[in-house]
Amino acid sequence: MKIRTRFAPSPTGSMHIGNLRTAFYAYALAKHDKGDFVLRIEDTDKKREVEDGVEDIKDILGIFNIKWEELYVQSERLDLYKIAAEKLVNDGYAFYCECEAKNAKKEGFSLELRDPCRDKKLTSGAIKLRTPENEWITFTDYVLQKKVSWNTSVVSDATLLKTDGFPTYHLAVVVDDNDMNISHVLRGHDWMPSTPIHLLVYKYLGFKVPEIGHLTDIMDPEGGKLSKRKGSTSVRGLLEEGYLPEAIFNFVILLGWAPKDNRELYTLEEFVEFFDPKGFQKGNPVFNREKLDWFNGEYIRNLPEKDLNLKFQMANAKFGELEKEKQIAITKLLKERIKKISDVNDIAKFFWETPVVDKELFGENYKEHLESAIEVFEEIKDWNIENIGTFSLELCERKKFHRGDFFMDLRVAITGMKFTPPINDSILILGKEETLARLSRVVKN
RNA sequence: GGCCCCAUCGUCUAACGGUUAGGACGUCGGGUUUUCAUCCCGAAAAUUUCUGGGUUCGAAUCCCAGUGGGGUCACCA
Repeated sequence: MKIRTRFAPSPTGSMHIGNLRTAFYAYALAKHDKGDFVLRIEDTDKKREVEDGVEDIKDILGIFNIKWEELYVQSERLDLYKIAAEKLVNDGYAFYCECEAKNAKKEGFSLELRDPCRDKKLTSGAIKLRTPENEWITFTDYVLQKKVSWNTSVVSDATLLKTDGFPTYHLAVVVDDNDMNISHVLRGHDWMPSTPIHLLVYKYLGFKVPEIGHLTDIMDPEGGKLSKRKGSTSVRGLLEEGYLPEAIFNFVILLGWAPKDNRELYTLEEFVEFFDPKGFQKGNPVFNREKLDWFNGEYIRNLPEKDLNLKFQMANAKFGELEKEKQIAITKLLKERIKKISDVNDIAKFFWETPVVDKELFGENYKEHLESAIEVFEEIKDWNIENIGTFSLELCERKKFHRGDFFMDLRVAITGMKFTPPINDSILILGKEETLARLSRVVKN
């Protein structure tokens, strides 16, 4: 049978890194077997829905090259859920309830599993599941590869259809996954506790239960589930910070999944090719920024200069205003020494901004170094890298300057920083005039 | 608190019941280099696989308990 998976996000805010990972896994699981991957928008909570939420989801999937065969929107399928819910009532597996909706509990936890309207035989209101007493319900988790069981006595009379006519997740997933012929359900671990509800609904509706697997949660280094509070975990945020989609993808698929040979580098296509559900981890992984940085560096260095140049242009307007040749030259210098695209803002700033030079950074003989440099540079007729190099070296030789000290003073005077791209290449790009101007400015102050 | 899941270097992880428990990131040291970075080489790092029992000739691998971590208990998903 053909594998069909789905990614079922809610348009309730910016997409989280964990959600994206679920999409990658579901996509790879299907595509590895030439199956279908479908996108389903779960917009059944109108209160929490955000504007452009759906567009944002599609946009992000597009950035990561994830394509779907079919698209469904739950709010357009309300009849289906209503029919299913009413069927459950008619068959005695669900009941109407007119109680006031419970708010999300602020503190503590509710102990009432059974709803007071259970046996009132009402004919309108919300529809809730008539959970049976003391039955064992079991399924084999596709990710965990083990049986998990519950006694229905600890399962609540969950709401299936809300009074506004919208289904809750519990009803909608079951109806949709069945209707859309989903063969494998991959979802967050937080869904595990409500799985018995779904299992009951499957059973009462007479549907075949698909493979269901619960993925690990990505943890925060500080402890607890990764949250927006602690650092940037939204996909947008990471993208804006200067992480490449390829790096984010590669990093995130390896949090919670690993191949037998521990290979580290994967493109989307390669991940699909080598994907094996046996590689799913059971323990929660920790989000490790250093490793993401490493992946990003790898992908930045592998990027064609033309593409990297474009990324810099998008990241920094000032950079984009530079002459084309200068942009390319700077790109080459930056390529090997940045971790994030946004690093261009700091490390290359001196190219379009005269730096504020802190004299503390200079060595003892900096005045002599810089004054000599001005003299020598003025003599250079053809401002090219060979001349800059030989004239400088010759100067150090002649005046017995310590090379490292001389170049460091030059570096600080030109850039205002101690860690910079190669200084000769930098002043070549800056030009003779600007270089001289910066040097004399420092010497005069 | 009830229920459910999980447990190998700091982190991500590999290891037919039989390995000196392997790799990657990070860290440290060295080489290249006019800084930083890249690149190359090397090392430390798991008090031997959370603890305690058991099964077995033999356990990181199987079983049980404890401890620890995580999730969840809404007309939210």
